[in-house]
Amino acid sequence: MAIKQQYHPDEIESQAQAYWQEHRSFAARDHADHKEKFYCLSMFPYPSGRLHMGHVRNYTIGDVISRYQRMKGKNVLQPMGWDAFGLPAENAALKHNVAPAKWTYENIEYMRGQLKRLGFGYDWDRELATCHPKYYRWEQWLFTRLFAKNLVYKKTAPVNWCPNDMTVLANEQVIEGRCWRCDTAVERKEIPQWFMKITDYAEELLAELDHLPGWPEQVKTMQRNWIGKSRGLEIIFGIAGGADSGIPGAEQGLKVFTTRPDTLLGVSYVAVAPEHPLSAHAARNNRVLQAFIEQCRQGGTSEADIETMDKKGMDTGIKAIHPISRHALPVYVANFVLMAYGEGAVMAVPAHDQRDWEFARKYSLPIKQVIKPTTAEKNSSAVDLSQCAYTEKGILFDSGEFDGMDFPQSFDAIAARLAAEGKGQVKVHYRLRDWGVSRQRYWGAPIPIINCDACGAVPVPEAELPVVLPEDVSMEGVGSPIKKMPAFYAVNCPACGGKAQRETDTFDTFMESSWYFARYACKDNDNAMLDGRADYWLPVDQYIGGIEHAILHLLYARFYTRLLRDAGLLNNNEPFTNLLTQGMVLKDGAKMSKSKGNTVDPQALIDQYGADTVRLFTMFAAPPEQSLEWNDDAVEGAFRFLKRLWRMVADDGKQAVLNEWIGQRKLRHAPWDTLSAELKSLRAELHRLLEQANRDVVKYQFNTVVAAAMKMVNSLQPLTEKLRASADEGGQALYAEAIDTLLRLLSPIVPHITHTLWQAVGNSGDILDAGWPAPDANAMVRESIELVIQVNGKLRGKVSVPADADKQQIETIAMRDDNVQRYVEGREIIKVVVVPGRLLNIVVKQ
RNA sequence: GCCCAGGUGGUGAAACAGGUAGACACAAGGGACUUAAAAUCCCUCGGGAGUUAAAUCCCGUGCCGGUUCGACUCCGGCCCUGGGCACCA
Repeated sequence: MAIKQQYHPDEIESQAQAYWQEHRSFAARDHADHKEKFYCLSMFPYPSGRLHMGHVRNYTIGDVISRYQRMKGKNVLQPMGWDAFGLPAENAALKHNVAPAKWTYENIEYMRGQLKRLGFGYDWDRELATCHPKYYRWEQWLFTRLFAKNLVYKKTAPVNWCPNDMTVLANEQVIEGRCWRCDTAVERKEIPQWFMKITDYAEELLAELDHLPGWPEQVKTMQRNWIGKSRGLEIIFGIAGGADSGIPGAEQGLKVFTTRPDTLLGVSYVAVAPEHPLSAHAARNNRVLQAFIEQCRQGGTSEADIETMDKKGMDTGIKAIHPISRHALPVYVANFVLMAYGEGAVMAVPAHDQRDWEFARKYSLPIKQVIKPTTAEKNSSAVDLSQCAYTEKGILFDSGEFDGMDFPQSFDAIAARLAAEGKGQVKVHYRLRDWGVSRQRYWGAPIPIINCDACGAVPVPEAELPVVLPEDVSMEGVGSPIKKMPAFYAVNCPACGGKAQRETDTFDTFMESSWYFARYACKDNDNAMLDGRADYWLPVDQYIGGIEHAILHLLYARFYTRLLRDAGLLNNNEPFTNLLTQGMVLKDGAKMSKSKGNTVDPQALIDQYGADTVRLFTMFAAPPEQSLEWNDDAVEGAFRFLKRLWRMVADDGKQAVLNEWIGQRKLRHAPWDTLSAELKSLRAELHRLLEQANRDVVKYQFNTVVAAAMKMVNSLQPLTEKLRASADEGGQALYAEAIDTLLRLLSPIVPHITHTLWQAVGNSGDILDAGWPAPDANAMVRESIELVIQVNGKLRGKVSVPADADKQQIETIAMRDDNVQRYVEGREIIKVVVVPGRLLNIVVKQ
């Protein structure tokens, strides 16, 4: 097949794409037993309108891996879909007066076109969009199953509330404690919401991290810390006056959890959340306290907000009774204690906790030291409680019977005494909280529950699923339209038949992204959520996505996989065997995002240079895991390289030679043994570069794979020029071999140009099926090697030695070097270190 | 505030298991070809000293210290930047 002299990416790219479509090149076969399966998945995009550079990078990495694995002989599945529910659609709807569904579907259309234009090898038959009822019906169905298994429940939890707009705000919509639309101060408001019991799986989710060798250590560490397992004591403080005090729950006392029971005798007050029943009770006849509690509701719900705000508190007047000393301690309401986390109450030890120390200083509460350094560290760390708390674990004193004990001893002794008196017990605590899945928003999957005054929360019966979200709505104002649609919410109770209300909250969009990877295997099944094909394809062999998903999405997906397993739908524990967390695409030092206004539109680059150039540049600019600082200029260099590659095949003379050696299979009988010394050394160099490329490609370090290919092209330059005029058989064979290697090596990264050139050199088959190139060990045999000579670790010379030279020979040759002599002469040689194949270090007395 | 990363020339980066720091590119400068431009090809390119030119030497991987024959790499402390913090996805 003759090709044009000039490289025209738009032409050859659309031809290659048409070829793939016609040949259904990327249709994955279920249960293809003769091959090992390889499920390669990139995190699906939110259809925001247009692809951004982060998408291009993510999907290029995934496509390169998919094509590489395919060339290695695997049965590869690489699907694509749309994480289609979410907040931006509602914002766009308000801004442009268009229904979220219409906006979303149009975005999907456009972005699908962009993905196709980039030549990604997806099995488009498996495409799914999470906003389609055929998808979310199964999520609703599973939720009703989990309801029956008691794995979901309803409780009140705080949301960000804008009292002006009368609406719930996402954390993102709270800017410095204020509503992003109207600038009103945001309040925390407790409302009933649905939760999934992820804490039931906390231990398994934590323990199994130890069996995920294919995950980055960094991500596993973050998940471990997020789950936050700690062993401590649950301690019950009494309430002064007991049952007679009239204080609600006074008989049961005040429960707190601590990981530092050794500091128990240093407790100087107890703090409770503003929403705690004790706070409300104390405020009944106390206007000032009421006002304070009111004030505590200001601000957003995010942990970052709460942890960085001014710590404030107020005495309730209620006294707590210390479980051991029996002293009466003040109970404070404190804004940093949250009802939703743990018991809504904490014991405070100012001497040994920095936050408590600051609070105690502010409100003049006693700071009582009960821990001192062990004798070993006494001198090094003097305790000065006027400066800060002493937070190390040490030896107890002023703690009565526990004096002199260290941390483990005192932990056990205090636990035993409290347990004996019914005032405490050892407890394992997880930082992980149950997953709140209710959203007071429109564009999400409806929660399949009907609320009946008589029967309570009743799941929608299976026969009535899915609960379809009305799509033809107009977004007027900020509230969810379905909350104003009786046609949607006015229903009869499935249990008693009486009048009831459908739940109008929708699911958190993390629900959809927690199982989509399984549904790709069987998205056409309308009778079951998953089938045997999911067991064939799962777990995902390689998952690729942004590091920003290291905790939430990846943890929820791991949780959901276990829910599916325990529902008998899946035979897997873990969803993703290997995880590649791609770095951010940055511009001017910050993450590219619409809100920061620093995005680069990839479409303009694709239009100008073609998909291969954009793909090549993205892979060359940085290794996948590293963040990538965007630079428009450098794209030109990638384009230049592809033009160079094209010219290496394109002119008639070369094409004829290449067709002879590759197309007519003459390479099998190439005269490698009779190559000139010069060509032999060139061939050795090319094979060493291929060896390096192979070492890097298994690590998915594609930037140096590209660099190796560029070095090959550079090394071939003299031969490229020679071939035009004349070259001997050896030169022709070597050139043909190099082109054959280069095309295969680059094929995953720049699939279009390599597809075209592969055919142009006379191959009848598809480069996708051509196999992966391996270096020829015979080509790389060396007779001599270059060694670096150091004196006292500093480079002083380079020598060439026979490849089989021993230490003594190398030393002798090294000593002959004039410069080395200058540094060694007249000095005593202490030792000589030889690193085989690399260097010789002569250590001399200074 | 807490958890996790990262910091190497003008720029993106490379350095295999602790062993030649800056491969491969971009930008810049110079040259060849051309009537000209584009394209292409060649040369220079961390800082300083030295020299006609070179050889060669010193400094240099955020900062301070340590381990080692030898540290971008390992250890301790600090500074700065980025990601996440449960309702952006």
